[in-house]
Amino acid sequence: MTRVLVIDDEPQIVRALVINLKARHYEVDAAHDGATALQLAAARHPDVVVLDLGLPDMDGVEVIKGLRGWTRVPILVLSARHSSDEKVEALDAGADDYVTKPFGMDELLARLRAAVRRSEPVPGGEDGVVVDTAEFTVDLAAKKVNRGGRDVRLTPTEWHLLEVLVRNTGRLVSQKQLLQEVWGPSYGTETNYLRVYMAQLRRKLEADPAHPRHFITEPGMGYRFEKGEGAHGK
Amino acid sequence: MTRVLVIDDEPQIVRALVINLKARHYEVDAAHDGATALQLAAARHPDVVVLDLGLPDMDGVEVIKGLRGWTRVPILVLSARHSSDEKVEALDAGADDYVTKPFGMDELLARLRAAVRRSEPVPGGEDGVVVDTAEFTVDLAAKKVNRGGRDVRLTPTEWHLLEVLVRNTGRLVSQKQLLQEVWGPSYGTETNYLRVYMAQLRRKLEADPAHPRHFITEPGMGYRFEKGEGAHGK
DNA sequence: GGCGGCCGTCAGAGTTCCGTCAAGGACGAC
DNA sequence: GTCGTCCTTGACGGAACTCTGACGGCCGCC
Repeated sequence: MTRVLVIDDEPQIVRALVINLKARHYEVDAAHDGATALQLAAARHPDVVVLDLGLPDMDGVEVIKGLRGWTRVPILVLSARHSSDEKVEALDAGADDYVTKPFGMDELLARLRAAVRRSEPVPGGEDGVVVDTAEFTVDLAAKKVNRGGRDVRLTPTEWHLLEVLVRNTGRLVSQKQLLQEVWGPSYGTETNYLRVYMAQLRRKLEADPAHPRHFITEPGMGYRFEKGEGAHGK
Repeated sequence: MTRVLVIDDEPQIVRALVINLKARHYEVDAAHDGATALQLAAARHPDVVVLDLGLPDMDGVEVIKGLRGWTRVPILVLSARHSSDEKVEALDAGADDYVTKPFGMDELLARLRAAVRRSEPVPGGEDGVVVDTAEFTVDLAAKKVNRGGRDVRLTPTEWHLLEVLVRNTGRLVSQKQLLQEVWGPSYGTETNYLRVYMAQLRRKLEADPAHPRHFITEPGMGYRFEKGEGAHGK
């Protein structure tokens, strides 16, 4: 299901959007200020963001920049301002689309569909959402990990961490990036969290947690998920 | 250079767009009807398409579908129609954005930039980040070095140093520049650091560390990374 | 030939970083 | 209220990394 984050300080607009989106089977989160929005975005990882520029606590463009610091999620800007400069500024800050109020709900939904559609992976494309290793199998779509024919129970944080690592299979992921993607953009130095949760993952998934073969530590830099032995290319 | 395909049957609009785009260093192709447009798109593979819905030979939505049959190139629709239905139809057919005439050139260009931006691969992604030599392979994105099918483990400082050298392949990098980039701006004379870490890199990566072929010392000046013998271009 | 500058090598000391364990607190289910 | 799950936090031993000094080789210059 597609998850939408709605950010607006006007309750009636939020309500209208929420009703319309839910009727079309979107999952909706709502925030009424920028700080909450950034927090929610980090926690919920929406598939698309609808952002009103006129927020009480911070400039809308700052919200865009805050999001763009760590995610490429589509951002659809709402604004009462018709000025060309405003639009240019928001779009160049990283917004994907700009709709002026008052807006037609049909049009907004169509633009939302367009934004979601193009951020989807190419149909029938690339590597599947299932990653196999010698010891366990990760199904990113089903959010399931199977080991020895038995499903492994992971806590939300454990899963999140695993997901980020698996999506970057083979690549080094810096501790800062991991912290920001899993715990939110305001984190970055709490490496003890990583140590604890990496240990949990290893305990649950590695054959020999003391000598991990899949969750590799790169001291001073970060962690890396490796599928298996042979470095047979992709 | 970014290539734009402009499709419109009104000469003055085409001219205005072409002038503005070329002034901003876009490469521009233009078509006055749908058939030519589809042909040009196939031949030139533009990075973004600007499409007027009112064409003489075919419906604009058909053009969108024709393009979407084989490409995900961003399509920015221009139209004189303000009707919500028109917008929804075009967007759902596969358009990425919809701008109503008359439009502000600044806004159009900003939307164009946004469309191009999000279709770009993630910065620092894909090609250009893998450097091959006879003995080893450096993947700058994954922060990985492979030698003889086996991953080589590098410490953070070793990586940093290697990275600076590889990003300047073939060029001489002064000792001061290396020290400042790796150890920070307040360094510049501690050449002993360089000697130690350069030795580590050679030991880990060179076939014969005593006679380096890739990490070349330029006495009194700095160091240079070379890919290999044969000066076969990239 | 002696000397000094520059570089490569090596090994040890000091520091940072990581894995592990365990306890405390927040939160929701019952 | 009570329980269980999960997240956070602190402490500690050990591993990994960085820094440092010493030594020797090479080369050009006096």
